[in-house]
Amino acid sequence: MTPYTFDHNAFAATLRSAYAHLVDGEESGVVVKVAGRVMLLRTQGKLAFATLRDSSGEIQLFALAALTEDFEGFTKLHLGDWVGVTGEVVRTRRGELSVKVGSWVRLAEALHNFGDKWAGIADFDLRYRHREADLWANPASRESLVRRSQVVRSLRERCWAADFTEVETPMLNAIPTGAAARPFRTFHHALDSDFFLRIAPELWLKRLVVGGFERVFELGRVFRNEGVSPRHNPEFTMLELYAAYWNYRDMMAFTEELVAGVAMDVLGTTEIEYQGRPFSFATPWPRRTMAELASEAVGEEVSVHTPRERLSALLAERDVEAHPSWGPGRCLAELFEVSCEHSLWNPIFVTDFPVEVSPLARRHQGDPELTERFESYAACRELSNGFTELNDPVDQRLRFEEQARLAAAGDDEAMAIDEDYIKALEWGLPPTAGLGIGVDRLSMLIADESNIREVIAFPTLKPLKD
RNA sequence: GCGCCGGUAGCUCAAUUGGCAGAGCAUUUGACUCUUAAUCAACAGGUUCCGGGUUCAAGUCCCGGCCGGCGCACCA
Repeated sequence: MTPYTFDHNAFAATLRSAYAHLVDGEESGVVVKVAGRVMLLRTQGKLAFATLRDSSGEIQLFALAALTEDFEGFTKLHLGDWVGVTGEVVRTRRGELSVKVGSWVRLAEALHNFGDKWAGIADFDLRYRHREADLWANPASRESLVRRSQVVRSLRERCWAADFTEVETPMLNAIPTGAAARPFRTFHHALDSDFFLRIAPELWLKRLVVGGFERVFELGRVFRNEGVSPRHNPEFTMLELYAAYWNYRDMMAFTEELVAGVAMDVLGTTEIEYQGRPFSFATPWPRRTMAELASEAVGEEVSVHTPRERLSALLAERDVEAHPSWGPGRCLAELFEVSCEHSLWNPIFVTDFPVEVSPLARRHQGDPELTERFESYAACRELSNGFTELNDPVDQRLRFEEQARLAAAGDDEAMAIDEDYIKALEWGLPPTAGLGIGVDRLSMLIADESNIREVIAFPTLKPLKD
C-alpha cells in the first residue's frame, strides 16, 4: 500500500541554490524531504545514485547500503516511479549536489516507461495521445505549456490592471454568431433543442456593455468546425475585450501594449527569435490601411472603390477565382490576403477593412464603404482583430440581412440574424471598441513553436477506430 | 476534403537488389563503495499499423483501409 500523503519540504531547484556553496564531499548536516519522479537510476554495488525530478527541476539521490533503509528495494525502483525521500543534503566527492537517502517511500509505481533516456518520445501520435508520458519524457514539451500558462496569466493580469472585469458567457448558443465560421452542432434533451458551440463570445460581451459593464473581457474556448492544421485546432482560446468610449485607434494602442507587455512579462524582452528569425514586439506597431498595402503589393492603386472587374482580374492573375457573390470589398480583402499576408513578419496593424467583410464593425467616418477595423499580423499570421463596434441597430439589421443573402448564396460561414442582439443594440450600446486575440497563436510566438499543438495540452485528435 | 511522406520489440531507430527481423535503452538475473545517458555479463522480448494481392520467397513490390506529420483548401 502506498502512502496517501508525503510531507515534503524542499524542491530540487531551491536546494541547488541554497547549497551551491557546498564543496565536493561536504555534508550540510541538514535533513530535508524531497519528492518526485525517478528519472535515472545508477546502482554500483553498495551505492546507488538516482536522478529525481520534481516540478522545479532535478536533484540526485545518493543511497548507501550502510545507511539507507531498504537499500535493496531502492535499487529495484523503476524509472518513472514516484518516491518521497528523507535525507541529508550533501555534495558527493564527484561534485553532484545530492540528498543522501536515509528513509524513502515509493509514492506511486510506473507500470509503463519509455526506456530511451536520451531520445525521449518522438512519435507525434504517442506524444499527443499520451501527453502525460510526453511531459515526463520531453522537458521541451513541458516548457512550451509553461510558456502558454505564463501568457494566459500575463494577459489576465494586464486586463485586470486596466480595470476590465472578467466575465463568462454561454458556450451553448441557439445561434452561432460573432464570427464567420462553421459551428459544431449539439443537442439538449430536456430543452428538446439544437444548440451550437460558440464560435465567438462577441455578441454576449457587447450585451454586457449595453448592461453597463463598461470594460469587460473573457478569456475562453471557442469552437470552429473547420480544417485542422499546424496553425488551427478545432477548439482554441480567445481573449475578447470591450471598452466603452474607445474607438479602434484606442484599441490598437491598448493591443500593442498588451502584447508587448506579455512578451516582457514572460520573456523579459520584446526582441526574440521566432523559428530562427529575429522578431520584435517593440511598439509602436505600424498602422497601414488594407488598400495601401494591397496597392503596393499589386503595383497599382486599388481600393474598395476600384471596379470589381479590375479587382477580380488582379485576383485571377494570382490564381484566385472571385466568387460571383463577392463584391469589391470581399475582392479587395482576398487580394490583400494573397498578396500581402505572407510578408507581414513583425507586428503590424492593417486597418480600414471593407464593410462587406466586417458585418459587426462601425462604418469609417471618412468612407462609408470601409469600417473602423484593424487586424494585427505577426509572423505572417493574423494575431488579433478589433474594431469600433457597430452600435446602430438599423445598420446592424442591414448587415445581418446581407449576411443572410450570402448564406442563401451558399456561404456556409455567413452569420445568422440575431434578433436578440439587435434588440440589445436598441437598448443602446455606447460608443465601444472591441478586440479579439488568438491566445494559442500568441503562445506559439512566445514559446517559439511552429505547431499549435505544442501549446495545447491535449490537442484535438481523430479517435482511433478499434 | 485533396496531395506528398511516415508507421518495425515497452521507447529510439537499423534491415543492401525482394532472400533466416536486428541494435541501444527499458524490463528480468548477476557483478561492482562516488555514479552522471554509469559500466560489465546473461536471459527474455515481434500479428514489421490492419486487410487483401503478386512471388519459390514480402518489413521491402501492388491495391484498399486506419492513424500521424507536412503542404493545399477552409480558417484564427
